[in-house]
Amino acid sequence: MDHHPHHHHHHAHAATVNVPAAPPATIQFPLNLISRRDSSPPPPPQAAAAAASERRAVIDEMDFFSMKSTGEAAAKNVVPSSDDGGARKDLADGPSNLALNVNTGLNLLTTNTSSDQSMVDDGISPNSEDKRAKNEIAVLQAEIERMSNENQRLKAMLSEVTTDCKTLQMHLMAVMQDQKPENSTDENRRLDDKKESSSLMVPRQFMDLGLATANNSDSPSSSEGGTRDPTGSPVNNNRETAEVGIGLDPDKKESASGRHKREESPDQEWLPNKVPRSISPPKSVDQTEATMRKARVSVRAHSEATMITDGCQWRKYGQKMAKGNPCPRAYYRCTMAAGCPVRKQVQRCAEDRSVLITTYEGNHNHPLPPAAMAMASTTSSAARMLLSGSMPSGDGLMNTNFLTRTLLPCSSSMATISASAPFPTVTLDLTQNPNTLQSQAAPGQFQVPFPNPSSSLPNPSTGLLPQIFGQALYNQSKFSGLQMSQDAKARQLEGQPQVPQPPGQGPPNSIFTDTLSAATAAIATNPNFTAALAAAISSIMSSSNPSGSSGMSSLVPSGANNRSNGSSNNSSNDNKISN
DNA sequence: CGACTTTGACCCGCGC
DNA sequence: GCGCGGGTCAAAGTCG
Repeated sequence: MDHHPHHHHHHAHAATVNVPAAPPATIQFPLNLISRRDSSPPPPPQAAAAAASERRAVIDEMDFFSMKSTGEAAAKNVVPSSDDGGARKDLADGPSNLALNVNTGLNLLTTNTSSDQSMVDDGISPNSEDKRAKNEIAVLQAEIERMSNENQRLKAMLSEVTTDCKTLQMHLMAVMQDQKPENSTDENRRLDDKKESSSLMVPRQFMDLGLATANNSDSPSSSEGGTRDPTGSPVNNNRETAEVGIGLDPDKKESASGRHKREESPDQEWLPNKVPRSISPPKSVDQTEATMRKARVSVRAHSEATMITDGCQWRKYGQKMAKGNPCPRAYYRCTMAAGCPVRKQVQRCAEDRSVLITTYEGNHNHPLPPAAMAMASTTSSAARMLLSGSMPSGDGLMNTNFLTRTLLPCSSSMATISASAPFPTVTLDLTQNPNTLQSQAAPGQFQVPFPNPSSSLPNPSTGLLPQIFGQALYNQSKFSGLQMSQDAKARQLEGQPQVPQPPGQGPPNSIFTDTLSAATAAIATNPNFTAALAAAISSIMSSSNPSGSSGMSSLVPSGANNRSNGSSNNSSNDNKISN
């Protein structure tokens, strides 16, 4: 495969990208969040408390989206310079923004309360008036401070409520999971999936590719291209499903130059892992896409079936005996759309054959049934996440942590992120107790244990995980839509789904899912945002969930030297990925 | 008959 | 240059 060449690019890329992109977003985002919240229309004290539970979700979303919209260029791009610039602006300007916002509030207050404003404008007011104005300002400042404090308190309250809701959601999920006949046969599952996909196909789910293109960014100037609307994708828009995918096409063109002619249709082609050794005018896209495809998400789960149910249709195209594993590795590709580049590998764990390891790679270029969104979006999000960090450097690790911290609290599972492997890989381990895993941690990998209510479930991967992520990713589609439509944004803010709510999914307004969706969307679009969000989430969790925070804090930086031990680790990481 | 699986051949990058 | 290993292809076989 071509990974290696891309690897090189990657490293080079990373070197240029990461250095500037490394601001400690984690720490700074909360500030931003706070500032924005503070700046948001100060709720009347009484009403605020009453509406607290109702507002928290909205606030979260508003914050996220406002952030997104303000740093739109940055959010949609991973372009080193632009993204970095945008992020920096956002992060560094937090305090200044605060001031700005505060001033805004001041103005509003002043204008509302008196005509002082005009006097200020005049600048010719008598001394007494000047004095009065100063006093007024002082008073107002005091007022602002007071409101600020109040907002802080409210925020804390909201955090608590949010956490409570999350907990409830988790319980609900677990209950639902228990009630679900999840041990159906493969055939049944397939049928289910089919039914689901046909009846519940989501109108628009371009998440991956659109973002993939957005992610591209070799040249700072490419920001424009990167930010282009998924809908307005420059290339062919003939098919709904194809319009996003095309972003990837250029790079796979090797098919023509490849040894065999492929069955490719004119408008759709596979994205062979091999790299086009030539033709690639849009090289940036090329590389990005190629790298995108390399990022992988691996899911470990106990399963008797040959494949876990992820809602997609797959066609097996190969099987190989993998080195170091007596069990063959099967290769599948997504057949839900003609040119869908998504592939997955399925292999049983050598040590524990009851564990099925499914590794996803690539991004769907077609609408997905809700049931399929979980894995698919997780995959792409993780990929984006990893790639956005351009892994090798410290901030790659940082993003990695963010990813883990963002995804895991919701998956109630355990994630291992390996940036040193041939492919940057996120491993979601649904098979074990975090503690156990922790002790098994392979060097060079981050592991983040979380409260793991689902770990005891027979087959979390076929039930809980998709459910949890499903809604989030479903919402993500809404988010994707937001990038194109402002009124969609409005709807999102109101918690109204842009598309019909799929049955079996959580309530659209659920904090949990909204937060998750925002998180996923964040991951999908902007690493810095992701970082910020992750920080926000973690702060929320830690603020009101001691156990969760303890889990978080036990995040094991033992693998902090993630890439440093790359060579020695490679084999183990390989195993981690493909075993 | 179409869709899917099986399976050996093939491609390709890498390390030696 | 050669062998290895991962990944893919596509003809042949299988299934419903």
